[in-house]
Amino acid sequence: MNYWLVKSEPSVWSWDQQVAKGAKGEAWTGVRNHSAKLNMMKMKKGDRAFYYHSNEGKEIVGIVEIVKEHYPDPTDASGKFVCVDIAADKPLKTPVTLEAIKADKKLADMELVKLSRLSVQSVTADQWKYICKLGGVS
DNA sequence: GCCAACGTTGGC
DNA sequence: GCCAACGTTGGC
Repeated sequence: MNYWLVKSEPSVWSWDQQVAKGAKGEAWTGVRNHSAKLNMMKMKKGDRAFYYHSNEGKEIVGIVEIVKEHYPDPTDASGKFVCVDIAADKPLKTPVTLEAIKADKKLADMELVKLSRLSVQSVTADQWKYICKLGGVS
């Protein structure tokens, strides 16, 4: 099992909208960055990802599950990029803010801090467990 | 194939 | 709204 983090601006696609899609999930399209693409291509069905709200909130609000592995992004006319389907799993009881992540020595070297512009990132198992603990989920 | 210019992202 | 970081584009 690998762990990931995906980012979205709530004004474009929010956690609430993701939850409304239920267990079937929704295509995570519109990624136009090759590092993010490479990460998506490594995702396996059943992998989990944190759902991060950028700009507004700046916090990890929930956990999603990869329900369909990468396939060509239907919104990309060039055919170069891919998307995956993700479904909301559960919200964090306590959102974990960027501020808290930066302030915590255990999390200060996360890609979220170092590569703030990358929209699909990998998360280590240690980071995953620790953030789950902070967020009040098991 | 280098690199300057430009556009975008996202924290502040 | 500003600006740093960084990816992309295009002239040479």
